[in-house]
Amino acid sequence: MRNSRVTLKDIAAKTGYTINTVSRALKNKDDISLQTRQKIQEVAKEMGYIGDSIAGALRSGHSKTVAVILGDISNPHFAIIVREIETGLRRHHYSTFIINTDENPENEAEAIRLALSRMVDGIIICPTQQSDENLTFLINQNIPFVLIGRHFIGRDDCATSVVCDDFMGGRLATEHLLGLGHRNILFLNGPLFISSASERLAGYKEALISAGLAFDERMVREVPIVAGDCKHVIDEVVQDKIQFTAILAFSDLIAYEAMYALQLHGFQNPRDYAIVGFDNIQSKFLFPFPLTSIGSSKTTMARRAVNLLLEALNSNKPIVHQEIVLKARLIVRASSSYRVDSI
DNA sequence: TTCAACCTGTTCCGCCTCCG
DNA sequence: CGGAGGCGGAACAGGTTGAA
Repeated sequence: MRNSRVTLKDIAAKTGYTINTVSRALKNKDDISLQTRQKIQEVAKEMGYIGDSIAGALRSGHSKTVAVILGDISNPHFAIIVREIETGLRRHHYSTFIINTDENPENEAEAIRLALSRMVDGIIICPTQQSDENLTFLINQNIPFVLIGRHFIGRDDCATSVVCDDFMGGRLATEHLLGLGHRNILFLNGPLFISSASERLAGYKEALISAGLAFDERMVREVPIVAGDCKHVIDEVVQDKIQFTAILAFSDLIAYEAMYALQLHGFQNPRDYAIVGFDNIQSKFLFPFPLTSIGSSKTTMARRAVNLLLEALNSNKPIVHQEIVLKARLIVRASSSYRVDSI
């Protein structure tokens, strides 16, 4: 059954031109005279015409839409990145289709299928990484995609990625705390199948070893990276009587949750311990807790991802995959002002 | 169960007109 | 006569629907 929506056919009937001419006039094609274009555009406006982009995509094979698939859009880090991506894509007349996976590989597989079924032209994805099954599926679909924030170690030849220098980030953060006299640094890390978690851990170890300290695996605790699940890890740490004077957190969000959970056990920052997060979300949001953090420019990360994807979309040549590694920076704030040698 | 028709907009190709 | 501009015809994309 036909709905009441105005189509090219209606405009063609009203103006006396064919559907073809109407379509091209509305696209402002220069093989249609300016006078005809203006007339058709005027009638289309009067009739309230809104193009059917799905029909257009069906024929042209391009929807001018990019899917952005992320693990947890409630994390401000991702929210900032999404905003930058959306702005960048809009500048090039692409719309953005955001899908959240909750860091669940099954949701991720469904998200990819949904994006493909909507005929998106490309995908920017922060992969869940529990396996490389979804990566393989993406590669086999032959659709341009860019990994953001994480990469598949050993498979950089088949996927383009934009990441932060996580190894250096882990090292910088740990060296900062060591420099403040801390020797017992608790690392609330993400699951190790995530590239950023394994590389930050490598940086953490490297800093300890360079300082002549032994790596103690009891000081590394795995925290689920979806927001709101850090408290029980802190409860365990307190229960196990783990001695620490400083904390390195996998993300700022985990750092905030840890600070909250520790407060319930009577620990106050910065009075009782120093803490360093990751992502530097305070570069864009104002929080009442000045958190020392490792960051790389989220704007640069998003722009590079968008540009790499657009290059792939606009190029007829096979994609040359590359890994872009952005420099990690330490931003010192009051949360790490506690020094061990000050007591 | 099969298959044609349909939906809507785009693209390729070609025709007609006009002008120099 | 030839080239350029302006426009139209037909094919087509892939999923859905309904008739045979």
